Amino acid sequence: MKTNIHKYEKPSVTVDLIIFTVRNNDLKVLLISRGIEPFKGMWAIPGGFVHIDESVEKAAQRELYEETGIKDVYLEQLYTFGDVKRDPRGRVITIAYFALINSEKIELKAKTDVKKAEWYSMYSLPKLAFDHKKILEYALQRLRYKLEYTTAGFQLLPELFTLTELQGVYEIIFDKKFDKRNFRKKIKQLDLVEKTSQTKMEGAHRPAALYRFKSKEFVLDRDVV
Amino acid sequence: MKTNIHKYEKPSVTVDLIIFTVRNNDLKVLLISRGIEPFKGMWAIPGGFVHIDESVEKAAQRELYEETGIKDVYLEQLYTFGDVKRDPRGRVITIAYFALINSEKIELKAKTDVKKAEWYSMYSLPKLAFDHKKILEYALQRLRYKLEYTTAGFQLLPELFTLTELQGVYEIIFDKKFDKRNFRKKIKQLDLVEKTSQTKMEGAHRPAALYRFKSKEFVLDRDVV
DNA sequence: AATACTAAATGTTTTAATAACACTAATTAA
DNA sequence: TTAATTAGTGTTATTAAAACATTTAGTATT
Repeated sequence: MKTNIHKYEKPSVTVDLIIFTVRNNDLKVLLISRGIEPFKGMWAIPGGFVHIDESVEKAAQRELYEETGIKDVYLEQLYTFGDVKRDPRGRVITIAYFALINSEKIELKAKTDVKKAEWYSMYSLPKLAFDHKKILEYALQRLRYKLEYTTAGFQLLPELFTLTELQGVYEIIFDKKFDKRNFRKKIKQLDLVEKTSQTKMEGAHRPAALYRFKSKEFVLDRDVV
Repeated sequence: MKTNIHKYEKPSVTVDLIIFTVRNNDLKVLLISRGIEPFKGMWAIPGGFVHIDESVEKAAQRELYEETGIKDVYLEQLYTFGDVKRDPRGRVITIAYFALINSEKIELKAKTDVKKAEWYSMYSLPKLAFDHKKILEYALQRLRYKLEYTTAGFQLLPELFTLTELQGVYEIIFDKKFDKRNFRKKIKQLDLVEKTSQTKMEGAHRPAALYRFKSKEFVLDRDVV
C-alpha cells in the first residue's frame, strides 16, 4: 500500500454542498444555475475544488461561506461519489456535505451571492447537472434519518420558535403529518426546549408561546454518523 | 464551481479497508505490517490508490481482493478522511470502506497473502500508522450502529450456524452480554433464520440446532447508510 | 357587547416493544 | 448411574408509541 505516491495519475477532488432550509412551509435546497457547458442551463449543487493545503472539511466550510456568506454551521459529510464518468470533463471525485441553515440567516446569502443561485423545493426539483439528482436523493434520505435520532432540526429554525413551527419542520421534512399532542409530549419529555415569556401572535387566534432550544450544543450525533 | 478542471494541484486519493471478522470469540480486524517508512514497523489498514479509470467503489473491491482473495462481499463506505497532514509523504485523501467477512472464508486470505498481514483483536490493537487508529474507532462505532438496525451480522457467520453462535457475534461486537431468551425471541420474531435438520455437536452437552439465514439478500440498509 | 372564527394548548387509554427472570432437555465423561 | 455442560423454552412487568376530542385565548364581524 501507498508505496510510491507519485506513481498514479491523480483524480480531481471537489466538495459539493447540499444546503437545506425550511421556508414558506417547504423544504428548500440551494441550487446554482450553470451558465456554461457541460450541463449548461441546468441546475447544480454548489461546490468547488479541495485546495492542496486545506482539509476536505475546511474546503466544505469555505465553499459554504463563499456561496452563502454563512459560517459556523453544522456540516455533515454525506458520502463520497466516485464514479469514473460522473463529470464529462475528467475524473472528478466529490465529497458531498450537507448543511442545515436557519431560515433567519437566509437573507445573508442573497447579499453575498454572485452566481445565479436559487432555493428550490426538494419536492419539485429542476433538471440537475452531473449526478446531482442522485446526490440530492441521498441527502434527503440522510436528513430524514438524521432527524429521527438527533435534534438537528432545530438548526432550521430561528432562535425563538413556536412548537407548531417545530412540528412544521418535521412534517415538511418527513412529508407527513404528526399528532400534535404526541409530538409535544415527545419534545417535552426529551427536555430540549424551554418556554420563554414571549409569545407570537399572527392571525386572528390565540397566540403561541415561543420556545428556545435549551442546550447551546446541538445533539448532532448518536455515536457516529 | 468546477470552472477549470486543471487549475488546482491535485491530491492523491486512496481507499482504505477495514476488514472485520469474528474468530475465536473475538472481533478481529486485518492489519498489515509496514516494512518501510513512514511508520516503519507499525501496523496499518490495507489500502491503495484509486486508479484513474476505476470507480472508488471498484478500487475498494479490487483492494479487498488483492489483500484477501475475497470477492463479492458487502463493502460499505465508511467515511472520507481528508486532513492535510494525515500522510507525511504528501496530500492523500482516503475513502475508508469496511467489509464483514465470513469466518469460513478467512482461510482463502492466508493463501493469497503476500505482505505480512495479521488479524488483530479490535480490543487490543497494536501501534497504528497514519490516522488509522481514528479510522478504526470510527469503524467500530459504525459497525455497532449498523448491527442495531440491520442484519449485517450474518455475514460474519458461516452458512449454517447455531443461535448461540449468532448471539456470540453480537456479544463480541457490542462487548456485552444479551439475554438468551430475549435474543432468540427477537431473532424468531424477525423471521430471518430457518432451522435446518442438522445439528452441531461439540463438547459433552446437548447438540445445537443449525440455522440458515433465510433471505439470500442481506437486509443491509434502512433507507441509507 | 355578543358571536363566529382560528389556531394553541392539554390527558387518558390502548397497543406494542423491551427487559427481567429460572427451569428442563440432550448429550458426553467419569 | 451420576455429574457436568450447553441447548432450549414462556410469563410477567415495565416502558414507549399511537390513537383520539375538548377547552382556551386571541381577532374580526355584526
